[in-house]
Amino acid sequence: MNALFKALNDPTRRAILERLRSGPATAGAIAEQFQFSAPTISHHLDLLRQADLVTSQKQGQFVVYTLNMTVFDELLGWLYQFKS
Amino acid sequence: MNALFKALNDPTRRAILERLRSGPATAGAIAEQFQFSAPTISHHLDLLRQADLVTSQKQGQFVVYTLNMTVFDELLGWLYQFKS
DNA sequence: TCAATGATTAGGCAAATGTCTAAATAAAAT
DNA sequence: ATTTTATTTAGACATTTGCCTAATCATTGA
Repeated sequence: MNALFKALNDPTRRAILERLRSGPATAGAIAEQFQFSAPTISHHLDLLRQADLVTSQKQGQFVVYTLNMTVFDELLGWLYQFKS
Repeated sequence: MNALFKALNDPTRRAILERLRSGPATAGAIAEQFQFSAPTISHHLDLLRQADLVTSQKQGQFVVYTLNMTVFDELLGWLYQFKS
């Protein structure tokens, strides 16, 4: 829960999630969309993975990141207690 | 959106929201539940108010905080784009 | 009017965060 | 074999965060 909110508390990381909504992408392809250095994006991806918001698979020299939507259920559950 | 995620990214602030689920409370009553100083809780309440997650009304020398659930709709909307 | 109570503001400090460059690792291409 | 490409790791640095105590503001009560 902590890692989840922490991961979501950054506009770049949220933008990465939105990018992955249209399908998996390599670290490099993701980094291209932003003005930050590759190491910075790599770090953001690491935090997203720690929160289980994304998964990564190594494919040759590339690393492909995929959105993991199942974690959102946890967040929805937390929000649900405030409804009504 | 930024203020919202920022406000939620702290266990104490999330606990305050859960506390307010059972009804409005004064700053002092809220602070009693935690081991932090009154100024610290006051600061947390300020961040929650900046995110519009709570509202405050002054009643005499007390300040009553009330949960504002309408903001959660914004969050649900953001989450919804990831569903399916 | 003066003291007490509830709450916030101000200022300081250590830890966490987000960024960078340089260096390391690993796979692919020459 | 060596070089190039993709990515991560390491380390540094400025900013932000979360906490504290002391001081201030505002309302109530003696």
